[in-house]
Amino acid sequence: MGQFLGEFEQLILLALLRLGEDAYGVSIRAEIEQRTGRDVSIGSVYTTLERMERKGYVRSAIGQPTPERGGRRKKYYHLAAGGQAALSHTLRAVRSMTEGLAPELVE
Amino acid sequence: MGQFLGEFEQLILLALLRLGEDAYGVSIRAEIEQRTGRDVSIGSVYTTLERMERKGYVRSAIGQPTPERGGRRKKYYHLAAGGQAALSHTLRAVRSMTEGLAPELVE
DNA sequence: GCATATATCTCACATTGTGGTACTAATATA
DNA sequence: TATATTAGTACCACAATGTGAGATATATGC
Repeated sequence: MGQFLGEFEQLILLALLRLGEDAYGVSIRAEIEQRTGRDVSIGSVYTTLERMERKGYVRSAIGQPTPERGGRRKKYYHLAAGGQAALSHTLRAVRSMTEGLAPELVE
Repeated sequence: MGQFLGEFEQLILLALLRLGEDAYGVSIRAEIEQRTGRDVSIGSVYTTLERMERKGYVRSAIGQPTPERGGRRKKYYHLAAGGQAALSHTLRAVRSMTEGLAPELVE
């Protein structure tokens, strides 16, 4: 369709917003798992991030090594303008379909 | 993943709730187009309804012919218990990821 | 019967979602 | 130096969802 996000894409972009400067694969996954109870495979996260980067929805930057017992460098992600727009459109669409419905149906 | 709905599936189930007794392919499509501005091909609607019926999310019943200049019988759909549950889970997941974020990011 | 209106069905292809496995790059310890 | 350990990312095949074009069906009006 262009312009509208899939369900998992939404969760990832929302995680970026929540995490701010600290958004990278592992923290994104943890944020979604903690807040939604859904269990998320780390592979899906990277795949989806990579696809959204190609579409211009997110941008990434490799971080510096941190002194916490080694490990590969983090790849930090942040929301790009196109991603913010797509997110807004998508949230608005669902919200407009929800408006006026009885709360017990929609909570 | 099971238990969580795709984006378009959500819109269709919400349309069922909005339309009540009058939910059938054409009216579902119209409701989504009018409220979201998104344009929806009628084929997607039927395909998605049929898949959700197989999963037990919706049920259908063939209507009687109506006297409005002919036409094929309508197939009315309504939300089943499993669909209501999946819808709630999905909406809740997005809502929990949205909570506390600045409104301008999330509206 | 034939025309026309309303509606559904089918199907191939595109996009998104998923999770297992492999790989890479850092520090620690010796 | 090298080996172990930890943290993190990349890859990839397959499944589920999304999409749209075109075909088909069933009603009424004449």
